[in-house]
Amino acid sequence: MNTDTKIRVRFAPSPTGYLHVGSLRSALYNYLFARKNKGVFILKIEDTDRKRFVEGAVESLIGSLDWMGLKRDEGVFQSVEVKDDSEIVISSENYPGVLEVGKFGPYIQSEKLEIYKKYVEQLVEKGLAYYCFCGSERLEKMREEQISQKKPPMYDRHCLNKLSDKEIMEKLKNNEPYVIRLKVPKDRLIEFSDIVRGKISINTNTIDDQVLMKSDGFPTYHLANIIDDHEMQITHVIRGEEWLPSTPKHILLYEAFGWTAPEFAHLPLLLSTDKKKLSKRMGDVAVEDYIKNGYLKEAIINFVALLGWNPGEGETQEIFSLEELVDKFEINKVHKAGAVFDLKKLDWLNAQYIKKLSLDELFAKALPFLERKDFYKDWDIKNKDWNNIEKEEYLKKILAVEQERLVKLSDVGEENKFFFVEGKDISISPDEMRWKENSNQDTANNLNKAKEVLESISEENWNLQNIEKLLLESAGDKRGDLLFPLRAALTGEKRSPSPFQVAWVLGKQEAIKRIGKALEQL
RNA sequence: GGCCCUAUCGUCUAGUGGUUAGGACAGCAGGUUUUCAUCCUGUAAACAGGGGUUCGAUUCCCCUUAGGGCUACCA
Repeated sequence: MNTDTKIRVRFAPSPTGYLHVGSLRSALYNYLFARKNKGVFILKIEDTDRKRFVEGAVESLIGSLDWMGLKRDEGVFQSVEVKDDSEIVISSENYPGVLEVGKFGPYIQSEKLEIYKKYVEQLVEKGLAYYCFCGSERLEKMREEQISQKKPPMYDRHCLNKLSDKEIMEKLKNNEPYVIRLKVPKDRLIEFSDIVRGKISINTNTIDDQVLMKSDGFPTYHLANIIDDHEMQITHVIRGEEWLPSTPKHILLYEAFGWTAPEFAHLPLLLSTDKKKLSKRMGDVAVEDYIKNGYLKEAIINFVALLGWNPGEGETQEIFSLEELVDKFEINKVHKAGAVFDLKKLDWLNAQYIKKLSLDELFAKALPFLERKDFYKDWDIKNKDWNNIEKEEYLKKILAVEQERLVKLSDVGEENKFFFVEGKDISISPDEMRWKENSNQDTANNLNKAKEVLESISEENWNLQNIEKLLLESAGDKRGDLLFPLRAALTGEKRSPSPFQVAWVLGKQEAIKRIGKALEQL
């Protein structure tokens, strides 16, 4: 690799669904590698499989990538700020609203069918690829026989060996459906050096005559991928380990075209808890689901970055911003072994990031989650006479209390629904208010005492510091006797934030009302 | 079945030809605290097995075992 060549990498998802967390990690490593080396990060779309195409997937993929903040320099965008006039921006033919930016486009494979055809025909002319007219029926039968004879299933080269040029011409003239296959040379050892795995070698005798062009005129991954990467001047191919066994095919293809192959780095797979390749069956794999479930992008990126990579050398830091990751990332420190995707650590990271948010940020992020909840909707309707500022103030107080307790944004309010109901709807038994061996009379006395303290605080002085200070003074060394029943009376719950915090959020009137209600139970 | 890849605590991982094999999450036990959570402290927990090479291997090599991936007109 020439060091003065600008590094160019790409993320190349296929639009068969939402962005998978494993794909996100591939995208992230490509991004980090590009940024670290002042290179170019490209997004291209591999939509050559019409059967698996999912409507809206291209847009969703772009959306998830944008949400994650993985900015591209080139390729496919949904909206773009044009930096200078020399930049080429075209609208996608096949996806309305999608833009393609850069001089190596199209960046969408379904838009370059003619290009692939042109290239693959060169290969046929050179005798390095050949037409095949075998139908799926024949191929299936052939494979069954091979398997029953314990032979590896491989194409038998029927159309290469048994068909004359004349017959081929005839079939083509009659518009018989065909595919084009790569003529894989026999008895050769393909060796290459993978950046994360080191030397890999595979004998070509184990490689099938790969289909390059399908009968519907679309290229297969193998063909399209090589042509794109060559045309886009990709220098490093960073992709999942599932591609490792087909890399020799790709090298053969580069060779057949007379092109220099890029460097390869195959990333270890992300595994589910049963150590299988992470799949839909094992819960959420779509980045979108994590967003929906209240994870922050910073936490997701941090977590995913550390699955299969670590800065090493005694580094004990666990929390990294995207900028820090760019700074520390080194592709050759990527692991070889697969990594199990364990939600517990993601939860911990997410909680750490939530704690670091400013109250305004937390409010902005948490509100959409709150608005989806029934208890919030009910509360919102009941308090429609509140103006927005009052509401925001109240909600921010709740969030200030909840911030250090939240694991996910979606948890907002869930443990503290008593903030969203009226005092009259809270019921609590004397037993639930009882502190240790106290009698009901003790509980009542203490509640009355707390009530007096709170009544003594003016509305202007109603703040957390005063409430806490005065209540603690009143409690003396018997804190539980006073505070436990108060907390229970205010919340109606066995567990909750401190009575100071709850009283502060509820406000003087509501707090006193709730104590009154609790006293009636005794 | 064939080919390829991989192997340090339950999980993510650091690390070295000689270390008390380190950290984080989760677990457990304490502490702070009115409950819960946070926070703090402590604790348990790993080099898959067998051969080599070597004065010495967790580290280098080989084999075994286990796991994974690929084996499509899917990517």
